[in-house]
Amino acid sequence: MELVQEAPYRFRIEPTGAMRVPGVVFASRELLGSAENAIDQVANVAALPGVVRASYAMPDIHWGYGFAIGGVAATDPQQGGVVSPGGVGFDISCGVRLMASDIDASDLEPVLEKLMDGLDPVIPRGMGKGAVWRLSGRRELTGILTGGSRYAVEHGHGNERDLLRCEDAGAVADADPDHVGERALERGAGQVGSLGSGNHFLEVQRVGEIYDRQVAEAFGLRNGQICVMIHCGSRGLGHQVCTDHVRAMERRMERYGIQVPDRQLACAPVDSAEGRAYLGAMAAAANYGRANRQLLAQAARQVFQRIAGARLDLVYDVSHNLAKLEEHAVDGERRRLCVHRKGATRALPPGHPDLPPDLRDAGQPVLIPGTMGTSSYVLVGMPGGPAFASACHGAGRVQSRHQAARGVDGRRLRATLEEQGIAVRPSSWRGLAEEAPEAYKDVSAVIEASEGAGLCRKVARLLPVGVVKG
DNA sequence: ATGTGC
Repeated sequence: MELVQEAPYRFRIEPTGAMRVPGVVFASRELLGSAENAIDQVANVAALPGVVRASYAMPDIHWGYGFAIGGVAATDPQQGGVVSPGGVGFDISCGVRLMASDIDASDLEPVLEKLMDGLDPVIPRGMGKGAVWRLSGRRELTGILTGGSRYAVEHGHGNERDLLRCEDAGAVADADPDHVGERALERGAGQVGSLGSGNHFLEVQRVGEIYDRQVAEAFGLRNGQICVMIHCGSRGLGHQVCTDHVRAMERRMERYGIQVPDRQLACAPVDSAEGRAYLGAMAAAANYGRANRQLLAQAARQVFQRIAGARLDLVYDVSHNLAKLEEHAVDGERRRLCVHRKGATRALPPGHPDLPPDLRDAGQPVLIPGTMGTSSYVLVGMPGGPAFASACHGAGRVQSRHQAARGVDGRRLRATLEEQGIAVRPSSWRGLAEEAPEAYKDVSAVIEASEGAGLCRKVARLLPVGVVKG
């Protein structure tokens, strides 16, 4: 695949074959080196019906199911535009929540081990079982699917201010639980309020550097402050929703006359029975993911209050796996588009009407989880963002899970991290090894490219203090 | 990511 550099952090794939628009990859040469198969996927996405302007990829691009992880693509429903579950990913509404405490790292230090021991049993994680919330029945699950974080808050898990700081005020509209299948409901019933596994975590962090004092202040962040970051998604429920709707779309594509270069790009017109069914089920799974983060946040708050006498205020909660109907200017014209972000974070610019009043001047917090040994970042959306108000979402893998598990010993990794003063509470040694920092790209290089490409701006760097690993 | 595999 030929990539032509057109700006310092911007590469272009000219449309060839079935491509309807060009591909645009925001990255440095170094970051591109490990993403060859994923670049082919960017070109494949450019062939989707109704795709607008370009098929984009963020600097943390790596290979994924159908779409690359780090992919952004918008389609126009009025021009036969499609929605594709592969453009959202299996972990629907996987995302990040950041809370800021009212204590500094030096205040926490004497009780850190106690705090970690307090979090350990109350943050359910690992494959399969365990959840903060035991549901009374299906009606409660339906409430979560339509109400998201709002439902959790209404039932005593959090406060009204939390909702102001959640994307979509805590719940995606137009969720349709009727299109969430029986199997998905069964899988979801016992996992409400759980981290899961893989790269999911709850981290105690310290603000290590401030890049933009004014915006950091608006976000409630200052140097030395203790924060909590939660990264998790919609567990087995979201996974099953994706599986079910990919199958349903595969069966109908021929009748819609849709051809795609890769079977994994199964899709349906946004304005079709299958498209609407998926979007309704996806929104329901997204709300499950948001309630999940709300419940875990509340569990962490109780431990922080009890052991450190500290309060945790929500900075923001945002998804990086979602498709949304949004208005964007295309060639000077406002159009309603279906924006797929898969491993890409929405990054609204200052002044955007969807921001809460106290963040409107600053812009949307963009939360980027790094890896255990390195750092995470808080960014902010930029005016005139080049990719439908999107930015990167993490470091991006360079080693497969298998590779990492072969090359890293989990116990030794924990010892190394503890030597660096990072407390670790893993759920499995293999899982920990798979998430070793060396399995990922350098998150700082990803951030530098994201900023250099004009996708976002740096606000603060967060350093790990304690890791509760899924 | 995922009761890690048709």
